[in-house]
Parts: sequence; C-alpha cells; structure tokens
Amino acid sequence: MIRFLVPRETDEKIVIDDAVRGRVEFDPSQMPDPVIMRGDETPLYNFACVIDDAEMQISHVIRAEEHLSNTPIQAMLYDAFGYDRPVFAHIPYVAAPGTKEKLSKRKLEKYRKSPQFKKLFEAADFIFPLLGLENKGGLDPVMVEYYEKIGYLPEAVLNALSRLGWSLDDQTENMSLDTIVENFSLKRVVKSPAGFDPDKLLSFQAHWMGEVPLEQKRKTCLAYLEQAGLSDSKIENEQLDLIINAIGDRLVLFSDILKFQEFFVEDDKLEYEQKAFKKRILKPENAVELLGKLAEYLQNSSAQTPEGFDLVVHDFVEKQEIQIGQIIHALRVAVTGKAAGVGMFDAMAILGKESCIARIHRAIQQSKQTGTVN
RNA sequence: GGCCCGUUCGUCUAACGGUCAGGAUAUGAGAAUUUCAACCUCAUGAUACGGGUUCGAUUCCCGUACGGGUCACCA
Repeated sequence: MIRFLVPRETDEKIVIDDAVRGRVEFDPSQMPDPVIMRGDETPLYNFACVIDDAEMQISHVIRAEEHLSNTPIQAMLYDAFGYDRPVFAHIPYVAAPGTKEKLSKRKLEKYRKSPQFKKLFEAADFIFPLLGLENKGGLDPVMVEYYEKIGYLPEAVLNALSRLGWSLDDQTENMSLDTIVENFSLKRVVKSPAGFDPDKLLSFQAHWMGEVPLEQKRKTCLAYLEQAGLSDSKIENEQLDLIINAIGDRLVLFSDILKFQEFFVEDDKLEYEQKAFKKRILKPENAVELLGKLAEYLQNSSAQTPEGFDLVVHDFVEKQEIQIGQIIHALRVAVTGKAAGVGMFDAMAILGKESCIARIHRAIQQSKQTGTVN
C-alpha cells in the first residue's frame, strides 16, 4: 500500500481556482495522507484519474459538486508529478424535486410520497401495465429510461436538464441541443443544487412535441399501440394521421395515445366512464330519446367528414328546436365513452357513420339496463 | 462531528453597487369554445436573519440560522 505524503511543512493552503465556484481553499494540515495504491499495486481513483487526465492532456475537469472534496488531493498530485493542473469546474448536482438533496435511487420510496413526484408515479402506474411493463422496481422516475419508455422526447429531457443550474440569459427557456452547445458557458452555471421539476419538464415536452412532424408522431404512437395490443386490426396510416391530428396538442407524451382507446376498440368493447354516463345520458330527461332520434337522422345522412357531421348534427338540432348543448354531451359520451376528448365532429368522422350509430344504440341499451339515476 | 459549499417568487432562474427585483413554470381569475386541453389576457407571489462598508446594497465583508456535499486499500 502506498500513501501520498501531504506536504504540511508550510502553512500554505491548497487553493483551487474553480471555474464555477471561484477560489476554494483547503488546509493540508487537516488532511490525512491519502492511499493512492493498494497492497496489490493497483491504483486508486484519485491517483489513476490524475495520471489518466494528465497523460490525455485533459484541459477541463467538469464534474458534480460531490467531487469537490477530492479536488485538493488531485491538485496536490498534479503538482507533485509536475503536471499542469486542468481547469476544475464543480457544477451542482440534480436534486430531488423541491429539495436540495441529491437525487438518489435509494430514496425511491420517499419520492413516491412526494407531491411533486406523484404525477410521474401515477403515470407509470397507468401506462406501464398497458404496455406489459409492470413496474418491478426496474423502471422509475429516477432513471432516464423511465422518460423514454413513457414517451418523453430526448429534446424535452435535455432542455429540462440544461436549465437546471444554468441559463442562457434572462429570457430563453426553449433550447435545442445546437443552441445549448453554441451558448453553454461555465460562467453562467449556478452554484447551488437545483431541484428537478417534473412540471417544467412536461411543459418543455409540450413545446418540443409541437415540433415533431406528423410522420414521426404516427410511427411512435403506432409502436405504443402495438405494444398495448390495440392495433390488431392494422390501422391505416391515413386513419392514424387523422386521429393524431384530431388529438392535436392533447398528445403531450407519446403514450398519451393510449388514453384515446375509443378510436382503437370495437364498437361493442367501448367502455363508458360511469360518472359521465350518468351525468350526460341517464340524468337528462330526454337524452336517450334525443340520441335515438339522432341515430335515425344520421342513418339517413351521408356524412363522412367533420364538416359533414357538423352540418348534420346542427341540422338535427334545428329541426328538434333544441340547443346544441342539449345533445352534444350525450352524443360524446355515447360515441367515445368520455366527457372530454377531441372535437366531436372530428371524432365522428374518424369513427364513421356506422360506428357512431352502433355506439349510440349500444349506449341506449346500456341506459335501459342500468336503470334509474341515483 | 471535522472539512467544504450554498441560500432571490411554491419551483427553475435573471439582474457592471443605482431596475417599479425581469422571465419561465406552477397556482388563481378571465376571454374563447360542443367538452377537455392548447392559445390569449390579467392577477397572486421572492432578495433567510442581524450587523457592517457605501450617498446607495439582491450584489462587497463579518456573524447567525437553515439547507446540502464529503469524510474507503469505491469511483
């Protein structure tokens, strides 16, 4: 075993001129002689990395703050071997949401209860089982892989990370890799650790998703649908493009496509949200009756496009002398199973007349079975 | 505990010692709408505390408090 003899004869401090933190001093008299080689003559980290970096003529050693306390040892070794010291820069580590604590895999259980992390865990609990990726402790929000698997864009993750402990100026938030490479500077790195903010990541994701071309959205969404077993009937590209366009900004994560199962299930497999079904179909007195009439009306129409369905439904509303609001909510629930979603007429055009009618009839059937309102 | 580091809206951050302390995100309200979201408008919201230095401190110095990192024949 070999130790490095720390020079302590003088009271000279070891001074590190850190590119981020400025002048940092250490007192050699307080430091033990560090072991640099084991009994079996293999070198230890502090020794090996100095030799490696010096031989490779590394100019900048940029690493996280937790290495700051290794720096005086390494600096002494550089000096002792007659190497020029590199520029040291100690940047802040990524902290857990809302804290200054280092983000750590070991604290996963604690994070599960944290309000900031909650949404991410919930998303995982919903999405991963659908994809056949049960969360066996191998996929969680502390790993980058989680973000990939759940459908975040690399651009979003990069952008979010780049803004942790660094800024370009007092305005710019959305930055591509090129922009970051072009503008990054150690001078603008912040000294204190920054808590990772899932909300802000999502906001970056929404921004960069807006830049993704339709074709890429289609390809990626299709992969999710296939993995979830929702594309048995082989969806045509044109059909999927229509759906994705209709979903529009509501598709923030690629996995969000799985929240629009109404477009990928058979008419008789559609699930109705109970609450919406009660509120929009069972509760209003004449909803069922109107739906029946509307189905008939649709049957006699030749609507195919969103505009076509728009006309037919408005025409129907006029003939019945009601407001659009008196039928459209029931219609939405009957056709999509949900209280909220894509534009009603877009949805109808995507599903087609026959499906819409079949679903309306099925909803009417269900309403009779369910009985009275609570 | 020793050594080292940090502290501006809830969060991420901006501000040659002179700004109504700026932006983003989140939150709230409004507008619009067939729903939800997005978009748009407005609003709420911060210099940890105490001393200096200075004509003037978010900014410089000291102290306190709080937070954090690190203390291996790991990397």
